[in-house]
Amino acid sequence: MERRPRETSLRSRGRRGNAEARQRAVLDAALEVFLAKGFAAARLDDIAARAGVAKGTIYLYFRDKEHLFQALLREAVGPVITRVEGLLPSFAGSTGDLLHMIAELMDREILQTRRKDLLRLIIAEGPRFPWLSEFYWREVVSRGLAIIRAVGARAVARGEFASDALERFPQLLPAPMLVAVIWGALFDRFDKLDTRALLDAHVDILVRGLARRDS
Amino acid sequence: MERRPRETSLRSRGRRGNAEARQRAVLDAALEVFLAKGFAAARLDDIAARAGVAKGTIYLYFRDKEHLFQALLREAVGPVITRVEGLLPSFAGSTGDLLHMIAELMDREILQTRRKDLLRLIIAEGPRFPWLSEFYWREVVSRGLAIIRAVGARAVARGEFASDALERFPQLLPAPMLVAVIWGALFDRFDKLDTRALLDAHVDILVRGLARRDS
DNA sequence: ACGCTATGACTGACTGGTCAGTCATTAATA
DNA sequence: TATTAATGACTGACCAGTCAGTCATAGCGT
Repeated sequence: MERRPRETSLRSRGRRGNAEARQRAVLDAALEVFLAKGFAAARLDDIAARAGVAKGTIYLYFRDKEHLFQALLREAVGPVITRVEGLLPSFAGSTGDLLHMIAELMDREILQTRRKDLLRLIIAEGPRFPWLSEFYWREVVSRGLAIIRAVGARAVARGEFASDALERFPQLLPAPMLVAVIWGALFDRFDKLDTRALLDAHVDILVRGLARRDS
Repeated sequence: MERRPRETSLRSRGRRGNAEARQRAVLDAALEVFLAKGFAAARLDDIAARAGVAKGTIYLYFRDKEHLFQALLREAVGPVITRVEGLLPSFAGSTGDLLHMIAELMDREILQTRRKDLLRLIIAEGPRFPWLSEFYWREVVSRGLAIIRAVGARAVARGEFASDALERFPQLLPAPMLVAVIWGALFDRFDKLDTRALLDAHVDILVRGLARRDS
């Protein structure tokens, strides 16, 4: 019927040795499409089209839709938490400063990037795909909570906090970040939310609420 | 081929005058199936089977899948917030007691019921179904935030709170409830979470963090 | 009282459309 | 020419929504 364009960037050019570039293109395209549609509703035809590749090509590099999504998560999510883990031991300032730094990090590295959408996707699709929540628990959540517990213990040890509530409920620290993620996805068009200010207000309340009476 | 059972509770018995009972059966079945599968993945065939009704019958009572889900939400979600709105004006105690009461209510009426799953469903499906987030914003979120702002203003007026942070960021109060919802759906099998204790710990921190220095 | 017919609630096979994954074919490289 | 990456038409499964037909009941006429 019609001649397909034969010289598109990736298509059919430099056939050997481009395996890596093609895999990259597929992963990038998959990120876009999964974020826009969710895991279940994302269409592999769309991903292929956006990557400038035929659908069959995807199956040369990834077993199936699920493995493609896992590969995506692994490379997007792993590095961040590892960086944060490295940050903590060397920090010398007050717990208040430390928590504000973490809040700033949450805002800059998650809420202001595509990672917030990935986080939302995990929240949305996790319940129906147990491998997803299991992956996220292992790679991120358990490690994140350990960091927060360490911060709480450090604050108590330094005599800054009177309460061990942060060790018992480390979930309290990231709570407003989750609210911000959900807010951005559902209600931002009705009422804008200053996420950075929200996180800082929360940290202030936390520090003041957990602090010893004196000072 | 085979005789369908002719005397099942609803089917073919009391053909006239059972409209209400059938609608109830469909709504109950729809709740179960939507919670189990999510909005997009729920199958009307399943809902019909569970309601003991033919698929076509659903369309006698509801225009389509979307309107069925809306009807469900309306009856499950509306009454609660209305009840809470009625509670506030008559409350005479301290803000701490008021907030603990609200926390208890969140736990008992949402986290301990199916409503938590409905809330999760709205978080999960809202971004891809704007009518959903619009509905929830109008019926619940905007009204809930107004209540919280009123509580914050009352606390400042009574001289209990030094800060107006709760009025500026009312989202901070329900934040741990959302965490609990997400936790229950994704991570409970790895690490149980005492939601009631979490909410109480949060309220304590909030009250202490916002309070005036004296007392 | 009793049969008979009109009504409309209810049914479920069917349609049209969607999409993950396959595989016979094509064509670029060595 | 032989090898193998890449392609995309195709298959089989799925499902929302439709509609021609069924049948329990109401109520009319006798």
